[in-house]
Amino acid sequence: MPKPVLLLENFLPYRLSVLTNLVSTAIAGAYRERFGLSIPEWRVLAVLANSPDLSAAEVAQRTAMDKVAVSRAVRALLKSARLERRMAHTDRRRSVLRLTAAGRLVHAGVAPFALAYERSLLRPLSRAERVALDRALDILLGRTLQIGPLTKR
Amino acid sequence: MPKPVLLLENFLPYRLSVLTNLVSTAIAGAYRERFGLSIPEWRVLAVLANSPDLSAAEVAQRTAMDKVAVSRAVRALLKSARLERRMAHTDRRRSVLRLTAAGRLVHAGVAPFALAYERSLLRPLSRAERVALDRALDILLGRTLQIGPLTKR
DNA sequence: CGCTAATAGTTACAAATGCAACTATTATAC
DNA sequence: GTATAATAGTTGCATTTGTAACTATTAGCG
Repeated sequence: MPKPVLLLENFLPYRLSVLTNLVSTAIAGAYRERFGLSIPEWRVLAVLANSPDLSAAEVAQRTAMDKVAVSRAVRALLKSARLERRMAHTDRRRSVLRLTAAGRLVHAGVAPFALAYERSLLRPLSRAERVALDRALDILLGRTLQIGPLTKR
Repeated sequence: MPKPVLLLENFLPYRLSVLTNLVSTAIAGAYRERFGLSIPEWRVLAVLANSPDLSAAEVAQRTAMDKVAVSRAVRALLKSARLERRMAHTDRRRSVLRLTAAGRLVHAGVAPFALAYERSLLRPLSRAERVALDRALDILLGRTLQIGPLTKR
């Protein structure tokens, strides 16, 4: 039984981090340069494109962002007139967010681009490999939520 | 032929980002709390434990960090006396980094912990699924390097 | 040699991120 | 109904991170 040795390049958290950084910086540069969008803004836009009239808290839940990040992204999107905000008449704390025509236009521009990047990324993987990857990511996602923060234990 | 629709929760870059964030914050909390180490410091430590006497630039290459991040991590590790630095006599620009006894001790403490976390993370995956994941990550890593930054194109 | 370019590493500053405290509003309990 | 607690969202501040400029040293080339 081989004693497990820690080599950084084989360490899953490290590999995930490197891959994610590469992917994120590539995408972030393209979004910013071509559409003037940060990644948090893009996430908010993407969710509201499919599900209009969410509150900020609901957006946070669906994007895995915290409420502060959503608040800042929303402010930026309001400023650039890609988003409009009303207040819920039944509960004046809760906001109701919705894309403007300009926002839908930007989304219509970004979405194909994002999908093309994803396709390009996945090109060297076979169909079976993609399915396996998807499945592994699903499981790992669930597992991290199950394990939770390691602090305070 | 179905028109491809963009759903954030199926979008690979998004899923990678969420997973990596969860894993990284869990680990970072534990490292900081138990060993007083940041993730960049931990990476430097991990590389130098297996390969002593690297220069900062070589550490940067092997950890996928940029040289500024390495510089800062090295400074912190020097301050906590977990690292010692000499200058190469043949080239007085290049540093020669090596763990101190204290540094090796910390590494000996963190490494099993890191491996245990990884094992715990991977527990719900079968042997075959782990192999498939490894392989997919390898391919994606190579692919991102091939695609490169999307800016300036 | 002596000048220019390249490399190693640090520093300074700006932008992004995270966390805690705060305001405003609504829900709950008595 | 009033007091307390909970919720939605924002703001301020500290930490982290990234980028570019800078110093010091060595290499390349006439």
